[in-house]
Amino acid sequence: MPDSPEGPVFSALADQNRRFLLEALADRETATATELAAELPVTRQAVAKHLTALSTAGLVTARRQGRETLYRLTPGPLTDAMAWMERVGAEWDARLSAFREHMGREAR
Amino acid sequence: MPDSPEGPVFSALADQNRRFLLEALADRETATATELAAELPVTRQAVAKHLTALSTAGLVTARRQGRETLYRLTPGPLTDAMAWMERVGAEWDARLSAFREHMGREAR
DNA sequence: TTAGAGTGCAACCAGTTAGTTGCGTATCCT
DNA sequence: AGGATACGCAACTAACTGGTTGCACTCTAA
Repeated sequence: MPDSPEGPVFSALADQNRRFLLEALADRETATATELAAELPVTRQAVAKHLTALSTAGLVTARRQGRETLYRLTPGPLTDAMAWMERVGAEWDARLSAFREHMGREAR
Repeated sequence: MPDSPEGPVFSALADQNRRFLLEALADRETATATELAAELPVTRQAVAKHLTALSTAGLVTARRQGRETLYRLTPGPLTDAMAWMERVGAEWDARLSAFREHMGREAR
């Protein structure tokens, strides 16, 4: 039973500020920590920490260019996390439809 | 911009034990806290707390029957959370394909 | 060359969280 | 009735988390 890799992704998505950062990066191609911090009520360092967390989860990549570091979205892990949810939901659906069939009527 | 309701769902999914509980409930139709605790290296009370968290996130419903409480999966909120991820991923994809077109060649 | 902009690192703080133990209560079964 | 089973609540602990401030370093531009 390998520890599932989508844990960090869900942890990253659990924070509202981090979700905001992802949305901001989705529009913007690239952005720096100070740029993003201007749109949030927290300090630049807090944003930098969040970006590190997102990077650890694989949702973002950082590239240093001159004196600024550019962050870019990497939505790949989102797909993996969605796959997990879809799997659980599908198993439940299969089990549910079997139950409905067994009951012979709609259960909802 | 109302605070997004998928936050609690992602928080709930962030914990490996809670993900395990969801998977177990996906196979099993219903289960009790003590049943589920037998398959995890933590106490019954810890599992009960996790189930409360899942219930708060709307992923599980509890129904007391006699001396035991049965927990059942409610995968609805999963769909909402997936919708959020899909939206961010899609925005990024749109932005990326525009970028590729602007570059005139494959960017990956 | 020097001022300023942008970053990273470290220490620290307060609140949350995952886990435990202990205990009281309700229900089932003989 | 009375033991066993399943539960909920409360207190407590250790670790993690989101946030801050302070400071040193690097790059850019006048």
